[in-house]
Amino acid sequence: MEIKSLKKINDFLWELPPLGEMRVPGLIFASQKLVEEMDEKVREQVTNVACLPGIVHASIAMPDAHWGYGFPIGGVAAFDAEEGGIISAGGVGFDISCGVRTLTTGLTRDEIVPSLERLIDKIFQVVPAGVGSEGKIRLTPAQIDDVLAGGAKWAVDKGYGFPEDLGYIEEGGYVTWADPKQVSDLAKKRQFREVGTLGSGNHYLEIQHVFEIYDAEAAEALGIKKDDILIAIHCGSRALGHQIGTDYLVTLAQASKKYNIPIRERELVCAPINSPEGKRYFGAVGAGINCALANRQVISHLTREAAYEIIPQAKLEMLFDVSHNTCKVEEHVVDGKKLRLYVHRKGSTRAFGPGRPEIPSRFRSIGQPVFIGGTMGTCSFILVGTEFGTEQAFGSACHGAGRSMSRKRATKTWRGDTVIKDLSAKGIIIRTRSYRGVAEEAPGAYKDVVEVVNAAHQAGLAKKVAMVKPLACVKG
DNA sequence: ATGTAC
Repeated sequence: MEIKSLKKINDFLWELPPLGEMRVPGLIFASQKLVEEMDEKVREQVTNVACLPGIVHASIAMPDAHWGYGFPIGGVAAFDAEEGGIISAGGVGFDISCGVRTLTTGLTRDEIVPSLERLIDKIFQVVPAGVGSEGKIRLTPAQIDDVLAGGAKWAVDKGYGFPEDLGYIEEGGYVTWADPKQVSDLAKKRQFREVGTLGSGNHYLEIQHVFEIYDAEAAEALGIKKDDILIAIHCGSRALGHQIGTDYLVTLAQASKKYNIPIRERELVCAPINSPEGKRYFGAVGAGINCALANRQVISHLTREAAYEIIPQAKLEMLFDVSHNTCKVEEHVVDGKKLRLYVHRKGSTRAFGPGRPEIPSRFRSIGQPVFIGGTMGTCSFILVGTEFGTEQAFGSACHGAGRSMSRKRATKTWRGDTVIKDLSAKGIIIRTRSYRGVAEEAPGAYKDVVEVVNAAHQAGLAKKVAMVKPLACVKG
């Protein structure tokens, strides 16, 4: 991106002044280097989003922003229904409520190393992973509606996990406004056998060790210490979320015409929040969110069973579960006014600062935990949200390293088996059913997660608490 | 991301 097209606010904040049809400015939170490396398309998309009806404060891009479908991936935008605000599938993404859940294990690195290979093999055996992977759970149409209405609470009620898990999931494990009736039969049918499966692409289950602590007070509040073993689960709403996106792209294209909303890019189609189409899509998004939360809950249960079989003294407990492809209603203060807003976060994780009532009471004074997943070979980060981020970015932070190379080019550059060998030489075990998937997800196909996270930290969006490194990983 | 190009 041409740096001279931007107004520098400070070293980690760049503004696109509100010109032409833009209703609000664009704000890009990133270092100069990351901004320069960003595709021009990000500027274009941030601008397009800034032109949408009812947007408030700013059209925002995170340090890991890259070109996406309508909205940039790493984009945040909030809309006021009372001011004609819209809801857009391009602002949520296809993998609705894709996110990261992290479990503590009560084990240290030394305790797990002798059993590591057996543990990852067991997890690989019991957690279905890969394209089209199916779980043991078979659901009927009525039962899938229960999943879509109940989320992780449905899973706990069915015996997958414990009621106390729910307090450490956003929204207590399920959103109440989910409306399974707004999800097509096809979307439901595609999910009948996929509840509790990891999926493919950048989804993974990783055994990690805490490598470095940056903020001792926050780490203590989160209950993590150097050398602790954590398990991170990154997955979303599988085929169901994808099908909701596909279905509503058609609905919202028609709605954009019906309500005369000027669309600057075809993928930015949307409907007024208060229109029947907008309400239907929002209800479907809620169902997608609950589907993803149920998935991660079932996978956690399978992981617990595997871990207890291999290492009986392990104790897998919820640290937190945070989604990074959502649209949710939240209260925010904009220009001194309290507003109820529809916040779109696409490839952007919620990162509420201290004091927000949505944060579990145990963490409320330090801010919401945020998980930033790196790549197979690199590290991941645990952060907490800040007041500044809550005021300036609706309480949002980046979600990962962000791709720097297309999947196609990655498969031409690397071979899956050599990537696995290289990682093995670094002491990282990979289990997968797809060498091609591993090539697509080669560490070299991603931006430097350290730089992205440092930018988020220095921009003030979230505060670094710990860095974790992978020991073993099941790739979808 | 995705029954990896209905």
